[in-house]
Amino acid sequence: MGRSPCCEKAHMNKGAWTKEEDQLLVDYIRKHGEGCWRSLPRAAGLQRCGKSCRLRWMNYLRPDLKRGNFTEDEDELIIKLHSLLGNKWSLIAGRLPGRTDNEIKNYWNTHIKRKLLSRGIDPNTHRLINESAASLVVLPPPPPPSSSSLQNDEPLHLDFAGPVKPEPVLGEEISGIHNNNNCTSSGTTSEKDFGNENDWVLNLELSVGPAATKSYHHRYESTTRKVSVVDSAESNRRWGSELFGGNQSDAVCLCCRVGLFHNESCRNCRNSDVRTH
DNA sequence: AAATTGGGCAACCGCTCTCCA
DNA sequence: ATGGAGAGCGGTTGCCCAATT
Repeated sequence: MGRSPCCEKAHMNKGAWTKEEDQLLVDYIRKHGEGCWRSLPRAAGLQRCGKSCRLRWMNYLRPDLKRGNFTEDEDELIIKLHSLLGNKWSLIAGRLPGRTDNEIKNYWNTHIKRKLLSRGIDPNTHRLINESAASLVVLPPPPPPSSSSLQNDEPLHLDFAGPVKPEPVLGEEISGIHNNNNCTSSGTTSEKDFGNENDWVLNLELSVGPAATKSYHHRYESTTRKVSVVDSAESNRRWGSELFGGNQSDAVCLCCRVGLFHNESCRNCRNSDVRTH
C-alpha cells in the first residue's frame, strides 16, 4: 500500500540543531503548546521534519528534563525495570521523571551493560553468566553512605517458577512502580481473559536494596500511547505473553503484572479480586 | 604534536500502533 | 471493515571529543 512521507524531505534541514532552530521551536511550543507535529515546522518557521521537531523537543528542549549524570538509584531502577520490561525504553522512562527513553537507551548501552557485565550478569537476560540456573539476578547496589538497615550481601533473585499465585510483593518493593495512580486501564478483560488462578506461573521474588527504594514514588506520567499499552485486553494479552513468556490465557494488565494490585485507577484492578486478578 | 581509537550522545530511519473518516 | 494519517517507539548511525599511542 505504501504511505506518503511524513514531510517533504527536500529542502529540509538535517543533522544537529542550531540555537536559532531551538529557539523557534521552544517559542512556538510555549505559545501554542504541543500540537500537530506534522504542521508544526511550517507554522514555527522551521525547515525541519515534524518527527525531527518532536524528537528535539522530547529529548532535549522540554523544560521538565533532568540534566546531568544518572544517580546510583536511577541505575538500579533502570536495571530492575529492564529485567522486567526488556527494551521497552519508553515505559522505563515513564518511571524516571525527567529522563527520556532515548537518554535511558543510550545510558543502558554505554554504561549499564558494562556495569552488569562487570558483575558477571548478562545484560540481556539478567542471569549470571556461566550459570545455568534459571534465575534472574539483580545485585544490590553498593551500600549508600547513609542509611541502610538492610544488610543484603547476596544477589537478589527473580525466580520464574510455578504455578503460584501472585503476591503483591514486586510493586511494593520496586521503587517507581509503587503508586501507579495513573494507570487508566479501560480494558475489558474479564475473568476469562485471566484464566484460572492456578494458571499463574510467575513467582517474582524481588527485593531491592535500600538505596533504590526511596525516590520514585511519582505518578505515572505516560503519554496516551503508553497508557494505551496497558489499556486494552489485546495489549494485555500481547504484553503478558511478550514480557513474561506466559500464554495468552494468563495475561493480565501491566499493573498487576508488576504487583500493583487494587490500583484504583485501573479498571482491571478495581473489578477483580486480588487473588484471581 | 599528530594520528588513531573508543566512548558518549544526538539525531535519523523504518516500523508499528492507534485513531478516525 | 478498511485504509490513510499521525504519533510514537526501538534500533542504528554518525559526529564530536577525550584518551591513548
